[in-house]
Amino acid sequence: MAEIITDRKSQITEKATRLFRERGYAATSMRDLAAAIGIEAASLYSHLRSKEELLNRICFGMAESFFRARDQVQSLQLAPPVQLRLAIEKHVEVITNDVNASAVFQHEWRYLSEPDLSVFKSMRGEYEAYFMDILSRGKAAGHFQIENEKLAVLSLLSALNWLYDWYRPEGRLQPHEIAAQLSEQVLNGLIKKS
Amino acid sequence: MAEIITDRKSQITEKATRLFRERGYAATSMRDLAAAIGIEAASLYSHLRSKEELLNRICFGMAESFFRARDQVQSLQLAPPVQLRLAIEKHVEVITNDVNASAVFQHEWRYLSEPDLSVFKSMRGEYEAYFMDILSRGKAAGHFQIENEKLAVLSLLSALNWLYDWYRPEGRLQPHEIAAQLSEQVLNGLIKKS
DNA sequence: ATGGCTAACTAACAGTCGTTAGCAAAGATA
DNA sequence: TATCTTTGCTAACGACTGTTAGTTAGCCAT
Repeated sequence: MAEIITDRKSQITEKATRLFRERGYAATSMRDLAAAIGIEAASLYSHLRSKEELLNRICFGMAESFFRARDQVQSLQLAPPVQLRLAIEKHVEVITNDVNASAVFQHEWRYLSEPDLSVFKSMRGEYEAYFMDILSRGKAAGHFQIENEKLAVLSLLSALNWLYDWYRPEGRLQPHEIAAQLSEQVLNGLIKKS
Repeated sequence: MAEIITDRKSQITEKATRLFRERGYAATSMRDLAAAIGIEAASLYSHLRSKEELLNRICFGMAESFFRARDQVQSLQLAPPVQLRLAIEKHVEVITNDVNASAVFQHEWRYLSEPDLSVFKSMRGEYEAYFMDILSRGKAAGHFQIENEKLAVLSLLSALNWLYDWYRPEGRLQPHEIAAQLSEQVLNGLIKKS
């Protein structure tokens, strides 16, 4: 089993992602991280400026992935129901593509400090607005029944975002199939029509 | 505005709940907590045995609330669709009743140490099984269309569990109304029928 | 061979962590 | 009045925190 050796910086980021996910950012020490790699804590600083730089890279890296997914979806000019299906599919793809980074993205962003924290929050808001826009246009066009759109968007995204905790790449279900069931559930609900 | 003075132990637990929610368990020090109350860190130990005891009380307190809600629902012997509506309503009620404790319950339980950690996880599994049972019976009776029940349960619960982050007691929507919209969304989906 | 770059090391800094020991004041009980 | 309990205090323990300084060994281009 040949180990794939990439550069140290990538190796550090990957191990940090795993540890931040497993123990949380605040509870992971630089010495923990160094030990997981097999070097001394001080040696990490040949490759990075601070612990927070790692968190930064992970959180904003995921944010960019989500934005890339959004841009792909928006470039296609689809009707709201089918656009929502695609948006869900792409969102699920991003999460399942790196479950550790997704977990850190979801839970540890609050340990960012200003000004990054504010930047992160506003990117998050922008991404929610993208889903909100799909729902609003769908409602206006008579496709969707939604009372409170904010509530709908946030519960919809939450129904997708736990996936990092459950998905296993070696598991039976492929991201595409997961996305299909979740879309079906979100769009048509649990109740069977007659 | 008269302050309601309860015993110190309750006051400490409440402040700890707020701080653990805002900063995370690992990033909240006993000195932070003591300062928020207006005493010295060492003085806390006249009222509790350890920091983890606080986390314990918060997490298992919430777990008991969820179980009480479940027991109320299960005592009523309802058909799956209406039982699910009630289960959602009660679940939302528990969350909105203490959003800080709910946040801690969702995010900080992993800092429990054994054997409590295992106990907590199994209680969580039991609660998921309660929802799973409703979906399974509903599917078997022909009320629900569900492909993968585990997927359905976890996304359903996730669609409810973010509420602690959004709900404001002083806000416009009452827990009951929130539960109603979420139930509608879960059961009938976003797509408008004909 | 020589100089410079890279990535590692050891040692240490100044601060924080949860927690304990020992003590003091106040209020309740006898 | 005397004693016990409660609840706070100061001081301190040993361990751990992120990070820096200074150094060294190996590699590459000259």
